[in-house]
Amino acid sequence: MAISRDAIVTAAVRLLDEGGLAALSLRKVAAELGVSAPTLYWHVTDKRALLDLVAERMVAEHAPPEAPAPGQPWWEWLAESARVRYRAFTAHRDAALVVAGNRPTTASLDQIERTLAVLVDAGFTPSEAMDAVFGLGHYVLGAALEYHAEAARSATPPDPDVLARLAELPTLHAAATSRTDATGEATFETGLATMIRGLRATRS
Amino acid sequence: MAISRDAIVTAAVRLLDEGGLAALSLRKVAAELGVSAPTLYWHVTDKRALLDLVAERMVAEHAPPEAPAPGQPWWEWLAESARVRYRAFTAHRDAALVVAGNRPTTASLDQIERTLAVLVDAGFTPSEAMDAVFGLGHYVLGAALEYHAEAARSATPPDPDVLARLAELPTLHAAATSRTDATGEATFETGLATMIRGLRATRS
DNA sequence: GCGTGACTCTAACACTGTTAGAGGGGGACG
DNA sequence: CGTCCCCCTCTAACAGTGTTAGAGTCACGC
Repeated sequence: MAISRDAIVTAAVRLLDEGGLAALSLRKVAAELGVSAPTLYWHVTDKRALLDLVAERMVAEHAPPEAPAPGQPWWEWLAESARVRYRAFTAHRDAALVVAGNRPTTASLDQIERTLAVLVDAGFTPSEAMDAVFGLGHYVLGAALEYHAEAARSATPPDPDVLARLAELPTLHAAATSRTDATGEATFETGLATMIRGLRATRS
Repeated sequence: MAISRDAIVTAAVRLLDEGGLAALSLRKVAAELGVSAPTLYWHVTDKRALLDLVAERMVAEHAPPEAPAPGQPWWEWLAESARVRYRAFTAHRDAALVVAGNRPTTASLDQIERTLAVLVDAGFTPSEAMDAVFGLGHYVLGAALEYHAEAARSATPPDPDVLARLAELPTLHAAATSRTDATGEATFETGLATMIRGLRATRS
């Protein structure tokens, strides 16, 4: 019974969810499929190539709307599209890391093209639109990366030195206690809002 | 002749510059110091701990100004401080990756406190200031990460499929040809500018 | 019947982080 | 002067990693 490349990718994603990028080894992927490790090399050229496929799969799972809804302003559509990408980057463990090292695929190029077209339609020059896409992309990537890093950090107990220092710093302490309920998603949203606000301000 | 922890860190940084994070192995660090690998474990508990030290060193090499110059508006100071951090993240190969996985040190807490104090002084609430710091931090991190990823990508020839598709997409093609001279630093600057603009707009 | 290709296997290599445990070597103390 | 102890380094080894070489199996087309 032949093993498909898709099956390898889904096994890799499952392993990624369980133990993160560090726990994703070819031997484990192979074991999950009841196959020996070198067999994978017949279906996939490299581990790097496998990670590329994993990234592509994870991004494809969350597709943003192709164009603004009728009457929807460009900035709302842009924000929604950033939200979807953020979701794609946080849905699976270490997803941001995997996608970050990835080379662009034709599919991702198509998506960029669609975004650029919408922005140019809204009055951006192509170069300005590119800057907007890059800027927003960097923000989303950084936020997602920090999301995963925070998740990994909270697995180990915090350094007592750091805790002690935190109590000594007044502004930081005030901020920390006044936002104990702040989820990662909420701070992502406010950051996204200021980014969008900046883009709109640039546009006028 | 005893080997110091600092010497280990500088050797690690040098190795990082040469071959990136993937080429940073304890055995190579040890070899660089004329010592066997397990010896390092007497000075450093872990590879993770060594990376923490490396991150601390790299961040400490670029210290932002502690407070705005007299008469300097808060947003200019904030932008300059983001620039310095971006420089720290891009000065050494894969620096952003190393710092991202890092746990906060007391030194980094102090720096955050200073930034928060300046912003609160400018009229932000502590929570708003925190949001600003996080938002800007995510942007800088993402931009630096993409900087390194791009550097790694350009080492291997681009996929011909992707090149072909790029020529087919009109807006993307127009943007790419109109900004052949755009450096990574320039796109970082324009993204930073829109982020700062957004923060100023929020503030009024 | 027979080959040919798709697919999988075992064996092995060079490497990784990490632990166990055995010294060497110099300063402190009797 | 001897001796003890602690800082620092060593060798040997383990389990696991990505990856290659090469042999083998099985089904399908001629």
